[in-house]
Amino acid sequence: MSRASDRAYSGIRGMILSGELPAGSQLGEEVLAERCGVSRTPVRDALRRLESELLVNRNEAQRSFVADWSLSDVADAFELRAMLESYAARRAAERIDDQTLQQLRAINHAILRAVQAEPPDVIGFLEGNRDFHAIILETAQSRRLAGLLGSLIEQPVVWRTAHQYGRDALRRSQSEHDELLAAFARRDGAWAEAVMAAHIRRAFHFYADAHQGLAMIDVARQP
Amino acid sequence: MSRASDRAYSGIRGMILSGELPAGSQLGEEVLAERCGVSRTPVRDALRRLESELLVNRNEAQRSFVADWSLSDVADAFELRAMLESYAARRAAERIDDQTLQQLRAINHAILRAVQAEPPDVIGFLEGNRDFHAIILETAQSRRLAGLLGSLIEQPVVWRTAHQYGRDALRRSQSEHDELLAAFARRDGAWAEAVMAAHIRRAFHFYADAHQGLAMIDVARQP
DNA sequence: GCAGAGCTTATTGTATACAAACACGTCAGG
DNA sequence: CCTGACGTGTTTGTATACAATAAGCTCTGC
Repeated sequence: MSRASDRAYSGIRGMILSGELPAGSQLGEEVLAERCGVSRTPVRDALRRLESELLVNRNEAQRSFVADWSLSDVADAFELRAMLESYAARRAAERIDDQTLQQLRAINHAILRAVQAEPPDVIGFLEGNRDFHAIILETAQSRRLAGLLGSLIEQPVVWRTAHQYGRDALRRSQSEHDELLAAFARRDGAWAEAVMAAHIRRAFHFYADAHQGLAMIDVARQP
Repeated sequence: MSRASDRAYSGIRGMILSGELPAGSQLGEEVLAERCGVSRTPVRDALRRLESELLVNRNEAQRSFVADWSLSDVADAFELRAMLESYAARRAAERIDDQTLQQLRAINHAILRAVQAEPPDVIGFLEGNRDFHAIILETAQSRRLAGLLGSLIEQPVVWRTAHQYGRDALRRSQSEHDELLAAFARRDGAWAEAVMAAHIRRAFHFYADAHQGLAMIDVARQP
């Protein structure tokens, strides 16, 4: 996309995902424009995009804020994601070709290496994970489905909490990918669907457990 | 929302839904601005919104066009809608209060009157139908779910094809709402979910049949 | 001391001018 | 006649100025 508009989008998005802009803080167009080195016009564009991805909320007076996610919001998103992404897995299993299957195997192998590193390479894990799911979504061949899921995958809180996951949790996730690959290899849509549903739901409980720990740390930090 | 931006949005949206702007036609910002009586800025805003609702496509050069929906696109949207809206029905059944239930009954009674009118009042049917589903979605109490479904419900082709439906088809739809109400009255989430899934899938086949007829008419009209 | 009206200021919405990118048509060369 | 490069015109992107609106504050009256 266009340069300035893109810089604004990825700039703001990065600030939100990294936590530099904390949840609930107001997003003034002027301030953001200055920080991104562009004018307000592309910033407004970016805010609209981020709003459609639910990373940004607007109040009745059209002022923008960083969305804050309650645990029930996150649970909601995971529930929907489980439903849609398991549907994607079913479609992918029915459409996948051998080359794509090999590609997924390679990615999951890379994830395994990240998990087994000392200490575990969480960034590498997350990136591999993202690619793995992205390829499945692409293989499902439904533009609409891709659009819907797009707004569900990026969850700042979840992303940041990932660093709390232990090696076992990461390993579990990786081995569930293996089972998914087995279902793909057999072109068994129902199997893939079931495995993916379990995979996402487990991921939610990983998050919920780790988040509880984080929340307690946050509380302890209060002055 | 703001006045000019809103006028542009509903103006363009209306032109698309009514077929005034046929599928595939280019949407020049300047032209639309003039037709809506606003400047390009709110038009750009509106186009972005419509793009996120998939009523508008943009090519690689950032030019906007009215989205054209193949039958398989529509099938795709219905499939996703069936999944999400039956989930909404389940949640609604588990959360609905007596007052809302009464409200839904009243709406469905109005739909019945529209169906029984001579000739059948298709506009009234569609409006009642929209309200009925909107209230269920609201009762489901999931902002995310509402957001996802928002982009699936408005399908220009489907809307326009509705006038091809016969009285039997409309009546069938209305009586399925009755069954949904029965499930709501019992707070039976699973029942509501199943009825809704069947309801949406039947609606798709109504559309597909009527559309086939329409498509043939269109072909016959070609010079 | 509290409530509310009115002013002040901050923030967003809109219009417009200009810059950049792209599509299309034209013309020259083979 | 075909091909490709170039220039022109159209379309979108960006910046900026100004208008409208909402929030916050003060000051007044009770």
